[in-house]
Amino acid sequence: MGPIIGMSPDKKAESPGVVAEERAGRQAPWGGAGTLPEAQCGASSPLATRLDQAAADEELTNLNWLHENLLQNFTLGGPGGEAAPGGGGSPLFDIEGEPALGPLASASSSSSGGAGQSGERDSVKSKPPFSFSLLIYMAIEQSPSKSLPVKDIYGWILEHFPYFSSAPTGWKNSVRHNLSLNKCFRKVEKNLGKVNGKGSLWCVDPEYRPNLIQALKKQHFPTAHAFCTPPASPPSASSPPRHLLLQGCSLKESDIDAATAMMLLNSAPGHHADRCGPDSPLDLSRPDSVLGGRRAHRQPRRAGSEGFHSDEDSDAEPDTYPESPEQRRGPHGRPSSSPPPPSLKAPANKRARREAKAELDEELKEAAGSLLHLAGIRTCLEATSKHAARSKKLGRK
DNA sequence: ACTGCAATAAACATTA
DNA sequence: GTAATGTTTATTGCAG
Repeated sequence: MGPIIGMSPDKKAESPGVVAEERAGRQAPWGGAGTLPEAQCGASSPLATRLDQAAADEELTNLNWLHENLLQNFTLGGPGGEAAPGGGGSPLFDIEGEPALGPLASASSSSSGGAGQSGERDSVKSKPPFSFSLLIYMAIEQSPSKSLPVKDIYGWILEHFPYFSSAPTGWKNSVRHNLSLNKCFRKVEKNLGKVNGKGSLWCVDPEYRPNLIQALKKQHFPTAHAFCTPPASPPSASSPPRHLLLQGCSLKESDIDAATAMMLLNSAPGHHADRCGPDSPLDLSRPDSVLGGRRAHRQPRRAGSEGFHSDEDSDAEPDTYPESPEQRRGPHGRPSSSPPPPSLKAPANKRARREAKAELDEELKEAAGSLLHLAGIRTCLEATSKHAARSKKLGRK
């Protein structure tokens, strides 16, 4: 993964509110006040109280937000379910189950004191810690039908990352660019998913979903890992907020894995059936439901540009697709090196089906295990947040 | 220094 | 004709 937040300095200048703040070391206060770690844990966590405001300002970094975002999602019990059609409804809920507009929205609309109001304002202007690919991925994944038109993707991003509302319109271009260029996203035939309007629906290519998940993990895990191993060196801008250590309930890799596990669950065949069922506009298992030609005749993209690469990735490059473009994007064009999601590959025989099922079971087991683990965390968070609320009440009296 | 990746800009084509 | 959408190319900066 390359730079995630990285924008060229000169380009950054075009992005309102980002440059000066980030350059000056004023870390993007993801979630700022009112966000999970601070608002819900900060008041109660001894660790958090140990953090002075300056440190908090400095350490309220992307991961902070990520942590919140993911946990909120999982608290919900799975993305998509509650989301209004078109990604309109926020799938993000705070840990208490209260609906929240999203990390930034909650930050900007929070009334729970915490950091200064200016900090909250800044948070709105801070660039999301996710690449466009991941933003798109999240938007799509959190849509009920697991497919969104570009417009709705814009909407989702705008809703959850108000930064973009004030950002130059170039980000939309970037979104489209990503959709178009990133192998992870597939265009769905319009008449299947969209009755009218311009443009197509976009969905996540199941083949690359693991890659995206992995990317999502990779993108924040390195810092998340630091939760467990506090840096020996003085806290830097990239060092994790220590207040994320939630009363002995620190975020560990397994926790982040739990986060991705949730997504994995959503990508499980059950979900596939759900999402591509009768009420779903798209059926990814049908090659003809996806417009796949576009990337095939596209020349080898710049080495892996825009794509998430796992080992299987290279195998999936166009070069390895001798078939027609349509077939290339179809589920059957999957590289043999990495077994496809069972739901997407028509089993050649019973054995293949069995193997696929076993693999799926394994995956589900892992996901379930991670979720169980997550449940413990959630309990911890709830306890923490309730304690915080109590403290707050008492403090007011 | 090199390479890969992501972000961004821009031009162009297509479509509603 | 216009705006939205989709595709493609080029450039830049950062990180490994």
